[in-house]
Amino acid sequence: MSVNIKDVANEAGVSVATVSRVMHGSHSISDETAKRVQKAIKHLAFVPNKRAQSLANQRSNLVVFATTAESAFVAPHKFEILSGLEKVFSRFSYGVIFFQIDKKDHSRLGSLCDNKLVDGLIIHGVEVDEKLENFIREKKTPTIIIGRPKRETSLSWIDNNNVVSGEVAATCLANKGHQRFLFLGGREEDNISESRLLGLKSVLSKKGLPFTDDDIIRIDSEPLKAGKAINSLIKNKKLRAYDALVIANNYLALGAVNALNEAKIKVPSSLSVITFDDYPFAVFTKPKLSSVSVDVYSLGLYAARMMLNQIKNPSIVSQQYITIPLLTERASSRYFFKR
Amino acid sequence: MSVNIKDVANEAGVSVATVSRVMHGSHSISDETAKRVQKAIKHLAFVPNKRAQSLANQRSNLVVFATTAESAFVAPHKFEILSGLEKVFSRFSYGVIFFQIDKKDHSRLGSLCDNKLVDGLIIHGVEVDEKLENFIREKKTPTIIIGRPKRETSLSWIDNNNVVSGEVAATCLANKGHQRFLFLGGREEDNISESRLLGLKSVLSKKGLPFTDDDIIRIDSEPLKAGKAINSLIKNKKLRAYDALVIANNYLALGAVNALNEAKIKVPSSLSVITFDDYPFAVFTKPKLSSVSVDVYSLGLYAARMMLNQIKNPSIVSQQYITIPLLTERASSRYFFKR
DNA sequence: GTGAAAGCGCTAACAC
DNA sequence: GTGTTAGCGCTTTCAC
Repeated sequence: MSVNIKDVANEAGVSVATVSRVMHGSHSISDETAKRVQKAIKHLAFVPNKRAQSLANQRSNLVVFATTAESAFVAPHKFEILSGLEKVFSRFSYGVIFFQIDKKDHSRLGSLCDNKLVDGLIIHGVEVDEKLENFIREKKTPTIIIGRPKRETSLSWIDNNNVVSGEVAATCLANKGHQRFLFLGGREEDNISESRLLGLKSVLSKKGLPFTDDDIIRIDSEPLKAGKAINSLIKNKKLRAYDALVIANNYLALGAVNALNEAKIKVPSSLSVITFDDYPFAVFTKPKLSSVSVDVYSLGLYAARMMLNQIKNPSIVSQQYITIPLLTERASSRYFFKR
Repeated sequence: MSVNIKDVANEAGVSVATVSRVMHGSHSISDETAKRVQKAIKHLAFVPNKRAQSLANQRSNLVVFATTAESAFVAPHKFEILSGLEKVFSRFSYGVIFFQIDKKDHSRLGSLCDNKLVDGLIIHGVEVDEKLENFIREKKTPTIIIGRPKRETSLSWIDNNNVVSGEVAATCLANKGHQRFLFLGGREEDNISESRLLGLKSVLSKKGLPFTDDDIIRIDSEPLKAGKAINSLIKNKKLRAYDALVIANNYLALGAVNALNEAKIKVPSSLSVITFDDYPFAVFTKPKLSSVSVDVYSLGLYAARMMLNQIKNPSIVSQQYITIPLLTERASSRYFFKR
């Protein structure tokens, strides 16, 4: 059996309460006893038992990051968030449990809250419907949603400001004289894609540039589908109407640019392309992809601090956008159109 | 305060011991009381408190996955492992804590083992030196290393058989008549790269094909460095000696193929290329990359089962390779050289 | 088949 | 400033 607080108390000739006090830096301890206890702790290599602390404290110093099960090859951003979370939480002696849930079925979340395992719940990638919201509120476990929920909610959430990102992308191309924009994005339930679209729309409308629902293509978020979509536009001779292509994410852009190359459509001289997220491969497409990147790692950092706050003060509700999007211009958007 | 075992006992008119027994399906309980207790549990929506269970049981049903801090964009495989781990552990009611450590400084691991927070330790990406090995053995916390350590060790480990992967890649090209192989890989401390090289060597030597240390290029594992390496080979007119290029991983291949394209060297007709890992972008290079892929997600699944075993029986030491590598032939290696 | 009670190792209220 | 002790909520031994 390993050494416990009682052993330390014996060794130092004090009570367990005193040891506990020293451990937590209480002021009402004489320097002399404190030193004696410290010495005993060091001598016996005593480390307080977290399990016992959890029970006595009524908190575990554990939070859970619950997200949908997707491959890291396809959705690296969620693991960037996780890394950001861990970075902060570890500094505050919190552990982060990684937990995969079903997109639809959040029942597994229940046990996490009910059994007092964790002090907080960080949810990502799950649709926040009324059921989930009620569920969360009922549990009263501090909870933060990463990614702004579609519906109005009084839950705490944090998100990158994808609308602003969309604006940045649109502005970049509009300022170069591009006039006819095409948007290639995910399905309507893809919040991120839709937000970026919103930003695009707002800029175009402000600048008086034409843009209707016909200029939007929504597909499943896979590179190959993007390629197909582009090909069919080419076949229908619809693509030639555009001089700017805004693509909702890097993977879609990969497929789209690939298709454009195969069809010998010159980027950017015939069509400028801009996208989002800046994956490492953005430098290896032909031409290199311009993109508006958002720092998801930082999103994790912020979310962690939010959670720490909420654990301290459970009544806090915080809803905020963070991060300044960063525009990285590469070859795919370098072209200037003259009016 | 939430409902506890005592409340259930009261409601059912039995003792807490009986409730506990029912919860764990003890046989020495009359059907009638069992039913009454079940009903009370359901009625009060009782869920046992994990913190208390941890303390009483002397185990937390928590394991930790400790790995080096790298971006998910660059090293998605480690998060695939994590996902695999979680998949299995969650089925057995274990939580997986994600924990980032320094490549060199494993001191943070200490607290994890000493404080009885976790039941097991899964380590990945850290060099297992004598210090770490002693440390682990001293802690007596069940531990598994993912990725075979360089030095001989009596610790449990599990790894993909990268030597076999290397053999598969080499065999593929050798069977097509390629004779002069060039290997582009990571630095010598990159175990994975070295193992794949080993496999390559063994096949070439068996087939009587020439291969010396001069045919090996070791660089930092970054796409841009790979491009530079290729460029300098071209400048020195050394590249033309080869008809086959084996590249230790997908990212290096990305940079290398990019450089080959820019230099107008035809792949595969002038030089066949094969690589490993099969990231999603492998389909979008020009030409598409042939690769030998290894299923890291499964590595996680197996590792989890190993750990579960080791928790049950701590004296087990298991060291094993898993996974059959899968060869995906794409355009970059389609060429046949005639003897 | 069931209950009483002694832990598990720590915290914190209360007493001195 | 320090000690005593009653929890925290569960498991498990031992008695009946």
